[in-house]
Amino acid sequence: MAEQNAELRRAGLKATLPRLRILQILEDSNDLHVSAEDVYRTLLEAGESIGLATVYRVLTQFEQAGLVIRHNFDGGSAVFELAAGEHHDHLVCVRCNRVTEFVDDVIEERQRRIAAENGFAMTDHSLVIHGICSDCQRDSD
Amino acid sequence: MAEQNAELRRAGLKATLPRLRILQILEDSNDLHVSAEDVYRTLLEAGESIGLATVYRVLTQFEQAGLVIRHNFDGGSAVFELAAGEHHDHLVCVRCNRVTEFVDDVIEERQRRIAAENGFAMTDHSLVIHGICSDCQRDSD
DNA sequence: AGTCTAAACGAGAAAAATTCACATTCGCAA
DNA sequence: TTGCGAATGTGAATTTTTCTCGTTTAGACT
Repeated sequence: MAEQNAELRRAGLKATLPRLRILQILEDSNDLHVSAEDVYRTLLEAGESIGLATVYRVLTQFEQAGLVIRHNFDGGSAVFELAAGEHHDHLVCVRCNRVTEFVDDVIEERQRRIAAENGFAMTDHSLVIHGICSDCQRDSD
Repeated sequence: MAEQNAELRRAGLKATLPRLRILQILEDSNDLHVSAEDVYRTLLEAGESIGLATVYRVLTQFEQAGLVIRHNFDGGSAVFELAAGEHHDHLVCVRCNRVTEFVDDVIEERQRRIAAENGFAMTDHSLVIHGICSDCQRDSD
């Protein structure tokens, strides 16, 4: 509520109704990864009449403000998650698309070193491990 | 030429003209990462009249046959590269989109371990480090 | 509280990337 | 060389995302 209002202001964004609603949805979807369509559908179901274009606009603004992270896991639609908490990477199940998060300091360190060795000023990185999750392995017996 | 013919046959694909041409283009673009549009444009410039849909179809078949790898670096269009040679990961410049490849055995090993710890049967992984390459850093002075 | 203005919004059109449907053509084995 | 099923080309359709532009709104200043 009031905190979200402040959170937006801190990010340099006017606290408009669409932005507050979308931020709320992202918080409610904590550690799920939602697409613009998902957010839009949730808004519709809640009876809000917020345009899809606004959802895209707001998600992009949130990304630029560092509030959310955008992923392109499979080349389909982009998915978003709150940037809260520390950086992490992802395991994605190729069967059910379930996403699991992990952190590995050794990999983080190697990445920094590799970027440096290649003269890159690293701004970001994304590591996605694709595989079949334990549930789906069991199902396919 | 004849080798490509055999290469397709080995992959279980009929050696049709479009497939031969596209395979050739991929070989010519060695260690560049080309999009379907790039391939299509190259074909047009060479005077071949091959449909864009065919390019997409063929690239997808090549991917399924393990001949090429598809990447979704930035959420824009997908890019493809020949699967020849060993696995590697990528550094992508966020300014000029130049792609540099690297291999790091420590990271590879950690990934295998992480997948195992999470009960995932790893099928694949992709690590992309985004940053500003040395050329672009120099340019922005 | 009332007013103003730039910023933000909604709707629908447009763009970009990719896939689909189907009539035609081609590779290749007999 | 002929025939059949697989592959292709065209153009339309889908999907995802962005753009345009007339209207509305948040927040600063009365």
